[in-house]
Amino acid sequence: MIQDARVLQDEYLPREIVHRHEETTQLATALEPVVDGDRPQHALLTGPSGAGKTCVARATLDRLQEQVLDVHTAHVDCWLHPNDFRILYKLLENLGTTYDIHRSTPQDELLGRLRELEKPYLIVFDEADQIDDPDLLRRLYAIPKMTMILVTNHERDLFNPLDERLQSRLRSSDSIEFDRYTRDELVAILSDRAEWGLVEDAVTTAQLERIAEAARGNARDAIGILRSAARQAEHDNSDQISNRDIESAIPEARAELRQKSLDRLSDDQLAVYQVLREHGELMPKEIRTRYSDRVEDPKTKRTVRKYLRKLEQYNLVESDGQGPSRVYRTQNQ
DNA sequence: TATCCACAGGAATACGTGGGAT
DNA sequence: ATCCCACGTATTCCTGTGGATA
Repeated sequence: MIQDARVLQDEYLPREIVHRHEETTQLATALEPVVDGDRPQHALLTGPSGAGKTCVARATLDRLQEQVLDVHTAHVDCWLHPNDFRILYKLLENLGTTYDIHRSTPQDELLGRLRELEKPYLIVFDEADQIDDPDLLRRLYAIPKMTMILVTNHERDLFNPLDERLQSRLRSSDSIEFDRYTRDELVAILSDRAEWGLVEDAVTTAQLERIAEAARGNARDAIGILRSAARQAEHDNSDQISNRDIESAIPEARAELRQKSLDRLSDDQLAVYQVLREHGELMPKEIRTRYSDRVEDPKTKRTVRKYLRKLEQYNLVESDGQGPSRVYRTQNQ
């Protein structure tokens, strides 16, 4: 069934990104000056998740690096590295100059090293809205050799805390908007993956359409569903994916995503989530009391609020209403 | 319409931790 | 071994908000 599992992984980067030609060209044009040793434009990639932003960014940098030898590139996932030190460390790690860096190294020293760069440094900040302190962006912006490619699905969250000048400068940088994939586009993506990753005729076009439908414009979800269905078929020793495989893969792929988020939570955060999961819709006060009953040594109200905010960011819970009438519930899809 | 209450989230502060330096 | 520093996390304090109530 599965011929090349890599093709079905999230990180897999196809040689050609289907239906993102325009966006790719636009980003490439913004970065192009680096080929002639000039300073490229910063870029801002916005759009819903699974719309191909990260893919386009990575592919463009890869291609650029093939053309120009004298350039550094880096990809920072701000979910994993939300604070200043981790980001700076990651950036220097890429340059191979972290041998003498430790936690007590002052940040100015780290920034100083970046300032001394001789070659251009192109950096993709994935999920840039997750950065704790947006001031870091301002400081990085001031470094001559660095070019930032900011990838985010919530432009507003990213810009709110930034000061005016940086806002306008970033806005005037190349801004590329991504839309959700249409159903047909998703089918095209899926059929490529199926062709490279699976045995011949493992899946029908109608089945791919069903997957595309369920994924609602999100390519990552779509590929996840296909992967899950293929695994099931392989487990059954079948060389064809059945409709049942697909129907069960749809919730399975979502559960898999949710589990990934849950794995990152602390015990207390998980307890808050479970309270909501068991009781459906709750007001903040009820959440807190039920949570307090559940754990040995409950955190304060303020901390629980922070947890709820975090759970919302992970798309595990959602909230409705303002002020005193606010309610929270778990998100089921 | 004025008052009240619960909530949200910013800022300052406290605490525990782990690694470097002495 | 001890001190120190920066970091992550939690707590305390506080202000601004909006819906509910009189």
